[in-house]
Amino acid sequence: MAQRPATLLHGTLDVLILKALSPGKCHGYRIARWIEASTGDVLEVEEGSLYPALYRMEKRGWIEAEWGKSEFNRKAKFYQLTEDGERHLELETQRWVTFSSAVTSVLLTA
Amino acid sequence: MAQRPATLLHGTLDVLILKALSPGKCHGYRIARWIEASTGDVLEVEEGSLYPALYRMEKRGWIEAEWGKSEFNRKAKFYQLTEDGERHLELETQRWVTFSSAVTSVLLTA
DNA sequence: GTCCATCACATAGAATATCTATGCATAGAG
DNA sequence: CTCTATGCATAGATATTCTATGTGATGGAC
Repeated sequence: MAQRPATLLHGTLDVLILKALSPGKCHGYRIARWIEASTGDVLEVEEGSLYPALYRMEKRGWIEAEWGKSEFNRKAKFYQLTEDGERHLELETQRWVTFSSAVTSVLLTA
Repeated sequence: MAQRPATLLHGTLDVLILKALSPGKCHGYRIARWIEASTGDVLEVEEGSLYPALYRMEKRGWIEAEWGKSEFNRKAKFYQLTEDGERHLELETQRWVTFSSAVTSVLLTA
């Protein structure tokens, strides 16, 4: 059996996308690669998870889209955070820290 | 708006149940209260999440059940870890640490 | 000039986990 | 006798993610 790059996003995809967008505009494909790279391939972002997540988030008003050209000269949809999105990023980051440290603490206590 | 006790289990319920059982036998209702208490009510375990999870895990051979009497003299189903369950607890704990620290690291990097 | 890998978006369908809501039953307190 | 806390159970809805597939363009290899 090959070593799977460990996907398992359970519920963190949205906040990771928001974080990927916090430095500025970025297109979908690149967001996915960024998440994978910046987690050292601990996470893998499937396209079937990515694009539905982007639509969801645009619908909720956290991000906005516009078409443009990628760094490889291809058509690409660039997303950026809205003000609501920035607030949501902060909120969800805080929630994650609270949640994950609670779980970690329970699991690592003898 | 009231402060919700923040449920959001995303995928950690199984490993938390296994951890709850690692000191020894325990019944469902008490497992849920233990998880809530030991996370300082950061997590809330709904019964509609708990019992299906217990069946799932029993079916997978991680835990075993037997009926008994609770500390309040009520009929209760006591669960305990199987050997597979113990192994799974270790594995999933490791996975959680890898996963959560990757996400935390990404989210908290400026 | 043709071929192929990579880039990039898109969506249908299935699987899974969780939540909401409800039901039932019993022990013990008052 | 009634009320609360304890305890198990399940139906149904919702949400997220995964698997699988399709489309097309670009740039480099040959």
